[in-house]
Amino acid sequence: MAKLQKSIDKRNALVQATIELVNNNGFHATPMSKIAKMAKVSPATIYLYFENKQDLVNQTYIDVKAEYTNYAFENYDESMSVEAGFEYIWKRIADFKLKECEHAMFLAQCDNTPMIDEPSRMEGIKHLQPLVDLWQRGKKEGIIKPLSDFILYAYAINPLSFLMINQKRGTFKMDESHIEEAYQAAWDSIKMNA
Amino acid sequence: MAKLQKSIDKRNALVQATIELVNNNGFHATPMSKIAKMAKVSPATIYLYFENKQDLVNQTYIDVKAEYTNYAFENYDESMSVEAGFEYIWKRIADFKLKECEHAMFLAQCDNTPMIDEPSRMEGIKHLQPLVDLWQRGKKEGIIKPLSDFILYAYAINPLSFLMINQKRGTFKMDESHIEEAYQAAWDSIKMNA
DNA sequence: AAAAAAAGAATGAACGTTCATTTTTACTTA
DNA sequence: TAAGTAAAAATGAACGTTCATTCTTTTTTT
Repeated sequence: MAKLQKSIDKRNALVQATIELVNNNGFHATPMSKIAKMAKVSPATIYLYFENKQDLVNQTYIDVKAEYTNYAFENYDESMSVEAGFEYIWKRIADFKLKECEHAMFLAQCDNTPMIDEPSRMEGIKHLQPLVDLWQRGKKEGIIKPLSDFILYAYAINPLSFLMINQKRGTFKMDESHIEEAYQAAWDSIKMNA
Repeated sequence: MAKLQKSIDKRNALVQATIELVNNNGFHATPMSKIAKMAKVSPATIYLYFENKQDLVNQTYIDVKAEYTNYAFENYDESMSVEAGFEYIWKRIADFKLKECEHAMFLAQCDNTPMIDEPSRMEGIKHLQPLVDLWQRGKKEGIIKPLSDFILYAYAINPLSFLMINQKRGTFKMDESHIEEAYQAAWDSIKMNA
């Protein structure tokens, strides 16, 4: 067990170093040697945990995506009303993007780049199902517009990435009232008009 | 003039090759040699037009961003009503993202990445002023919510990038009615409620 | 014929990955 | 428990390759 524990620590350190370096320098400017140095590990050691650089970045992506969705749906209760459920999930996601903004930033970068391979992307998307189910119910009840899940995600969730990036970049400062405003915009964009 | 013409052609070919290769392989996997080959030029020739790789990608970004905003505001008339003006600009942007999706894809990739340096990013953002002015007017007239321009952009415009990327990736097919739905979601998110 | 533009080949640095070796761990036996 | 040992984990140095960039020469333009 001591051995296994140690291994997990190293793997985590490598994943964390990958996130930080890719965030700050981009994938193109983060060599394995730097990742190793930041994780306080020999370059050769990386290859005990990951097949190659592509595998390292794929696994990092999947890890962070899982962390993201776990956070989003923690304590979410499917018996909530559609509106309450949406507000709950939305605010959890907003919370994640602000508190774990390093990780959220990494995801945003991956999502617009051919950095991640298709299978890993598919793997990452799987855990959003509860949100899709909620929307499904909302459409049936006439509370949410009958739109494709992609459009709903584009308007209800994705704008948070843009805001988070600009906050991280320092071009925009997000405070409590901004979050409330953003939530209102998100809900207005997908809710059925009376 | 013949000389200058020839030069511009080569520069354009280099910019276009950069866009295609970065789109398909990512910045980290597009060597200068490939860019040169695709532009049918010697690698050394690139350095007659650009200082280095960073400069090439910066200038490509600025070029495409200018093309984007020129397209968005072509024939836009500031005397339109706020709602009509917004619809006009929004649909021009949607048009651009669908018709020039290679170029839009490139911008989306740049926008979430430390690939572009800060000065070039600032340069690229400048030409959005007419839209900001329109929003300003809309807020004054009580037609558009009194939100930060970042939030307005996040909800009114940015979702198109997400939809475009997924369309390009083949996970989502955008047709005429989807565009109309997306427009409605965009407008609902930023318009004042009666 | 001089100047400008372009080319291909060359260069040194940096990269991802592997190799040979050492260190640590886990287990056996006394 | 202590010594011995085999396996696993980790390492730093090395490898071959690829990259961005430059150098020298050739071609094109004026």
